[in-house]
Amino acid sequence: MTETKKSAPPSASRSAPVVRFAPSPTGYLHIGGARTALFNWLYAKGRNGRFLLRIEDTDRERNNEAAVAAILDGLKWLGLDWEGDAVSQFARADRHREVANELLKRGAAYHCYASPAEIDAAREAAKAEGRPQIFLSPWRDRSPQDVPKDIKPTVRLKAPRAGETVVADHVQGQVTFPNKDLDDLIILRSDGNPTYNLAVVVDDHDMGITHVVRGVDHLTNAARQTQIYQGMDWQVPEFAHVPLIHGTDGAKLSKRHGAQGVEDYRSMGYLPIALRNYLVRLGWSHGDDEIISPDQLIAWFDIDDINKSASRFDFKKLDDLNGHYIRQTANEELLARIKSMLPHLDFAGLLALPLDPKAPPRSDVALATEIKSQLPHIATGAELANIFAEKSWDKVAAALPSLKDRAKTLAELIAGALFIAAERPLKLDDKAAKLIDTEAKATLQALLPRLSSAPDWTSAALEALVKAYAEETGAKLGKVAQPLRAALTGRAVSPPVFDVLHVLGRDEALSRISDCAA
RNA sequence: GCUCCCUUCGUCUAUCGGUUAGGACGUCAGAUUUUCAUUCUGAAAAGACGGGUUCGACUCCCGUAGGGAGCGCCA
Repeated sequence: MTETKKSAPPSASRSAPVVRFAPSPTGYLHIGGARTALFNWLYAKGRNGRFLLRIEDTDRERNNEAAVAAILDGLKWLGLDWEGDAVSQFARADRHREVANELLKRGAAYHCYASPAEIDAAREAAKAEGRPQIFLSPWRDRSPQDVPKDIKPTVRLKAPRAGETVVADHVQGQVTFPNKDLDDLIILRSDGNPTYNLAVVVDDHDMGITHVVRGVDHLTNAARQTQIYQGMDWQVPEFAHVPLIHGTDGAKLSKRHGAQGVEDYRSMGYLPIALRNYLVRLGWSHGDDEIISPDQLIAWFDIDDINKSASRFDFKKLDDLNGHYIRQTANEELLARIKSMLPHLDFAGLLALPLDPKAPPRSDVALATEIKSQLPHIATGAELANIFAEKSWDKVAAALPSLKDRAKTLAELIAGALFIAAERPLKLDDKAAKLIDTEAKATLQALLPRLSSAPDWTSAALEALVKAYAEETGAKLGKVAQPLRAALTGRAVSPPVFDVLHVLGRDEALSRISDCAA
């Protein structure tokens, strides 16, 4: 039985697609998996379809509640909502066995009594001779009489030996596999449990999946699964095998490239909308469009437009997008996000992360480092949140307009707001300390009475006041502003000093200045 | 080793036989500026290589090189 489809991707049915994301519970949502989920979700959303979730948990050793929860969490955070409850593949083992028996009954599968040792030996021999390492079971055509009684058999699919199996793929095009290179895959283990490929086919069929969108690492599985569909006379779904995401060096994304789980991206302070925008542009594009709104994404996305080649993950571009979205986001929402993010930050833990020195720097780790130097007694985000609450969240809110222009991530935003949480007397860093020389002290001294009698404590009024002072004394504005900045924030770099003055409030600002003026 | 896939600026990409090969990030230079950013302007920067096909190839075909994925009673 040879399936040859000449036209590349099959003509899409007009009815709404049903797609699924089917991760195995590894303990976190991999960033590549997140993109796959996003592609599925966008495809369904744009076509009035359904996006389902299935957990491939047939490997009981790997499965646990927490691992599943981490994946659901990641999806929710990204804003990818699925329909109904996540299906547990493990729970459906009986149905998988039922289908295996049906295949047996139809003569599309058979019992194989070959031992693992026998199979290994055959593979070794094939390898030595340079042949494809496939195992051709001698039990394929034996009559039932001569079966050994004491051996528990596996069930193998009786795959076609001649011809070819074609995967008509929306991304990869028409990919042809000669059937002689595909062996009779085991669908039921000797202990009676279904294998992955069987389970996937049965589940996808039963769930009514019309489009299987997943990583290219499953491309050969698609051929094998096609043979199972054919054995059952089921309709083969449409396929889209998307390329993998690589690290900056072109190799498969791994630990040494840094963040792998979406939880890491949340911790660094990337916005879901920015991460989605970035991820979707990896392997897919819509002309020259870079910033694409969620609605446009849904309207424009199509699996037929996905590229075949793998792409490298680029934090610089993600940073740029995230910075853009931070600037677009309303201050109230940013504040809410900061508040909900802080309790999840463990600065001590971040500092202890075993990071590869060549991995791109993480803004959450940078924040932890900054806190260690400025507020050494603080170990967690919850403690930092308490301090912000003490000093008043209003100050943080007031600082946001000038802070958001300067941050690529929420972690950087928080780092920028640290001057609010600082305790007097401030610890100046080296560059700030250098700014406070004798001349600067005199300037601060001279400024103090003027500031304390300022009628209006607003950025604009304070700016006018300080500028007037600079003009009177003939000093360059920088000569006045820089010492002020150092005294107020302990740093040589900060948001505009007049905003800082305003945010801090008159009392705190004057106190910090006089701390340095002496 | 075998099977399959990929190859345009450093990176993500546009181009779907005829373009000064476009955009974005990054880089560099400049403008704005109290620092740093934001914003704006400009610059450098690409069709892996070799053969065909064609009046014409980044685009089609073949080969080479490089890269990736898959080859389990894992998923």
